[in-house]
Amino acid sequence: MTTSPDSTPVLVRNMDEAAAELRARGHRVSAPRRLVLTALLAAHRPLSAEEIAEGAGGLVAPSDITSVYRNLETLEQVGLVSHVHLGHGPGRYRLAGDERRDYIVCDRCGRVDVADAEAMDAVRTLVAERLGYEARFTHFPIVGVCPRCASAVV
Amino acid sequence: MTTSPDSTPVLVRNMDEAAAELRARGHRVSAPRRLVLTALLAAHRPLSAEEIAEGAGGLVAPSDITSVYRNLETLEQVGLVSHVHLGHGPGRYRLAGDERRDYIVCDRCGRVDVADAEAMDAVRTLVAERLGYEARFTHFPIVGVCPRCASAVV
DNA sequence: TTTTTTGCAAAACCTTTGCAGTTGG
DNA sequence: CCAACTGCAAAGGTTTTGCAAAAAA
Repeated sequence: MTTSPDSTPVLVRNMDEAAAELRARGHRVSAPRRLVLTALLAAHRPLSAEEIAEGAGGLVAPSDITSVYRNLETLEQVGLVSHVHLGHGPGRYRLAGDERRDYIVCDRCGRVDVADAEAMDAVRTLVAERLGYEARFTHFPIVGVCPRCASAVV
Repeated sequence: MTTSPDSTPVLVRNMDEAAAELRARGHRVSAPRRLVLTALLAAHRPLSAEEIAEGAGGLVAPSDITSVYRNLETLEQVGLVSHVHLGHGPGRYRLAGDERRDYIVCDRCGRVDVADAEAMDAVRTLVAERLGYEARFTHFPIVGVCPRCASAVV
C-alpha cells in the first residue's frame, strides 16, 4: 500500500469491464480476484481488506486475507482501485470510480460525511491558485470539526 | 495514537514552560519525559517515536521506545504535542506550537513543503464557508501533485 | 510514603514476503 | 503448457499492554 496513486484511475461499472481491463494489462481474472471486485462493486463505502476477506457482510464468500491484499495491490496498480485513510486503523479500498466522492471527517465525533463535489472543486481550485499543488483528497480526507460538534456546548 | 486532538493545544517555548504545564496537570517531569521534550524542542521537523528513542540524531541520549510512546501519549493528552501522518510509515510528533505550520505533500516525488500560512487560512475559510467544517490539516496534510511534478514530462 | 513512571517482555495490529502447489489462458 | 496466482505460514513494521522495579513529589 503506497501513498501515491499507482496509475491513472480506470473507471468501470461492472465485472465485465473490470475483467477486460485486467486482461488488457496482462493480468488474469481468477476467482479470488473476482471476489474482491464483486465486493467493491457492491459496496457503498470503502472496505478494509479484512472486511473483504470476511465476505463484506455476506456480499461474497469469505477468502484468504493475504490473497485479498495481493489482489488489492494489483488492482491498485492497474488503476481500478484506490485506498483512503479515514483515520487510524486499516486502510479502506474502493473502486477508482468512487474516488470522485471526497470524504470529510470530524475528529470530534468521528462522523464521515460525503463532501459536496462543487465545494471540493472550489477547494482544489483555491489550493492550485494559492499553493501551486493539484490537491487530491482521495488518500487523506479533509479532517476537522463538523458543524454539530462546533456548535455543541463543551 | 488517536485521530482526534486529545485537548486544546498548549504552546510552550522551552522546557520550563513545558514542565510547569505538566505539573499543573498533575503529571511528573521525569528524565525520559524531559528527553522527549528536549528532542521535540530542538527538532526542526516532526520526529517519529523511533527517531526520538534513538536520540534524534545525537540531540539527546537514546532511550526506551516504549517509554517514548507512552510519554508522547501523555504529552498529546496534555496538549503539548500532536502527531501528523505525512504518508505511510510511522506517525511523526511535534510540539503543539509547531501545528501552526501546515505541510503539503507531493504524492509523485514525496516532497514535503511547508505551506504558506495565509494560503492555508484562505483554504480553511473556504472549507468553512462551503462545507461547514472547521478544517485542520495538522493530522493529515494536503496531498497532491507539486508544481515541479505537474510540469514534468511523463 | 505514595502514586506515577519506567524498562523489559510480550502481544496486538496491519501488511508484506517466501514458497510449494494450483489454475487461467 | 507455463507464467500468474493462490493459500498457508512466517515475518516485518508500528504501536500497545502487563507487570514488577524505580523514581518523582
